[in-house]
Amino acid sequence: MPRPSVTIRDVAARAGVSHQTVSRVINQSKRVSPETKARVESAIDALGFRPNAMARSMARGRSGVLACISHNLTDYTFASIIEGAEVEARKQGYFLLSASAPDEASFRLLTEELASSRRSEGVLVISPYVHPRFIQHLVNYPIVFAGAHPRSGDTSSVAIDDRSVGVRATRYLLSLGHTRIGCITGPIAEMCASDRLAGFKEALIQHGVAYDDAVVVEGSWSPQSGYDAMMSLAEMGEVPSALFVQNDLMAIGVMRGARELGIGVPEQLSIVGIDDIPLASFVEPPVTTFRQDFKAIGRESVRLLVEAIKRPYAPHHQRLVSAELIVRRSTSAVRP
Amino acid sequence: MPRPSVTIRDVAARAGVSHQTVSRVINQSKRVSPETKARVESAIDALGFRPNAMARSMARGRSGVLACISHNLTDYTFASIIEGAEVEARKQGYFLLSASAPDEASFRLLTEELASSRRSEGVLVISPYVHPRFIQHLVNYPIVFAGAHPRSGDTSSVAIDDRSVGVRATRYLLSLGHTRIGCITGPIAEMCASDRLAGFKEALIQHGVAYDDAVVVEGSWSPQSGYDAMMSLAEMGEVPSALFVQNDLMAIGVMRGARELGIGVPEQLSIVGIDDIPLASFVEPPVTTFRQDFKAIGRESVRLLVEAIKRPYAPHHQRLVSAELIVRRSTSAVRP
DNA sequence: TTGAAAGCGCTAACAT
DNA sequence: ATGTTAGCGCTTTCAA
Repeated sequence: MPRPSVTIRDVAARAGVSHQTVSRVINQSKRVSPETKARVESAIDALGFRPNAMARSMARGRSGVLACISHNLTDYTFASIIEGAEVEARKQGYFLLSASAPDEASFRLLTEELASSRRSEGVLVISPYVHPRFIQHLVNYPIVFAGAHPRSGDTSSVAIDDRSVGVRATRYLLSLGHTRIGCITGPIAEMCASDRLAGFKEALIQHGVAYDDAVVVEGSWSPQSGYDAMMSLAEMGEVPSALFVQNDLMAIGVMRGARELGIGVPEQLSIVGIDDIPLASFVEPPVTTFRQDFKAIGRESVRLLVEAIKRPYAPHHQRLVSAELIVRRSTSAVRP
Repeated sequence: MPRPSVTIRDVAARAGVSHQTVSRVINQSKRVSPETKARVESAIDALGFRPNAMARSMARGRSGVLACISHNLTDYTFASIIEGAEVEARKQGYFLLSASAPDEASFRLLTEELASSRRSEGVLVISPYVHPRFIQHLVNYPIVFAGAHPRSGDTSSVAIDDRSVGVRATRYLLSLGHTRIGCITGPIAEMCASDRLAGFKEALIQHGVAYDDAVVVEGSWSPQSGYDAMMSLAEMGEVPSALFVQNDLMAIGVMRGARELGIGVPEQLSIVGIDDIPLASFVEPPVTTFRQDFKAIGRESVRLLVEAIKRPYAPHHQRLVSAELIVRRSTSAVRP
């Protein structure tokens, strides 16, 4: 039964000291004599006392909670970032409150609620849609973006260098001898999708290959959208010899489409993805991809957030985490 | 800048009422005259007042937070349950604090901390390892298990009917004419794995087919473990004509193994999985599986938890959520 | 080294 | 319908 909880006063009474001394003991203050401390501690054990976190937060003025807002939890990339964030948060003495906000309205509501109620001391935003107006109502509230860089505005963020990954993926395909290379992007409204596309263009042009709209299709990160993209390329008779697909889920969808169309991967179509999701090496063929270190992104974001909480006026940081090319069998050199 | 936050007393001063009246207004009390209410509300707007959640929790004696502990967030099944839980929690006026506890030690630490600090009003445990000793230290603390039923003890829980799914999966394979049927299980220490296996045996025996250890291999839910299981069956020369694989990830691993061994799926080996993960229909061949309604599990768990918080002495409930067979191309009838 | 007093911002009893 | 008085359980002055 939720019996009347034991407070520091109960402990104090039992130990024959003031409640203040108990407070000192549980806060590891040096200013307590060893004997008193021992006495208090045994009273704590005897009574099964545990400090009430809310009362503490109240008195201290800080909740010890960080919030994390993402579109959803089921996206592997988001979940991985959150997992990394969670571990780091605990290491820093915080709990992570996570909430999902599928759309802009709920995002605003959530941050608003979280911030103004002082329920959390700062918020980590894991959302590809990063528009300044999303946070303009959060003046002077510690906030860090993870997994994507804000389109503008001065905010801290941690993500991979999307443009550079776009460049590297494309160069890799070029190095295999491909010249007709297409791209399946994420929603172009999202920074990371447009950055990856920018890298794609950049690499092509640097290599003297013309960029062609016809082989660029916008998807929505889902396997189905990859499948659809493949089908639409085929319908338009524009199937290239290689595709830079902006995430592994879509890449797997593309491969399913190719299979149905009788297009051999990698014999007739090379595919490179991004993320290195756990199943990337189990599908047929295993997907060549860029591995993102999501845990590191989460970890680093929390570090920045805690830093921002401690030093509200410190400058913001944009951190880039690198990605690693993992070559598997979905790509091959062009045969003459 | 984190300016000294505005309190209900500031609002009261500005509106020319007592702070208590302000409290009444923000708590939607009826006992406030419309004019006063309007005055207070405009003061609230003018000052940008927002109630401090911690102070509220403190005074009310409840935090408005539910905790959710899982092994990890990156497992799609866990994440889906959490997502469902989160939505329902918010609908019920709670925030969800999620934390991961990869092992027993951290699990105990976490629940202990969460419960005794009264930081959360109850906890949702999403963990396959459900052993009574995990929670014996949580006397009279609201707790609900999601995704697995406790091995024993009187606790509330929500999960699919694992035994029954085991029976149905096996019967489906039997109905296709298979008689040599194997099973790749999850870690047998986990209730759901052993329940699914029990259902498997039951169906075989009911159908007059002998249960044979030789074609039962223990995995660990990962695709790699499915792959390994397939390989070990092959090594022992015990490849059956059908396999009941206890989750889709392992099923995909098994299919990769089969491919490398030159075993055709479903021509030579039919495979049925569980979960219906998003990629299940995109791999080759698409996986026949049992779809679990994870969102519903999460939703229902939170309902039970909130109920348990409201009525501490109410009896516990074990809820079963049903699963739906999705037939795809990884299974086929035996050819004579 | 210890204790007494004064809140943290709010809600809940009691008054009026 | 409104105000007054007490706390919630703890930390933080400030004395002693």
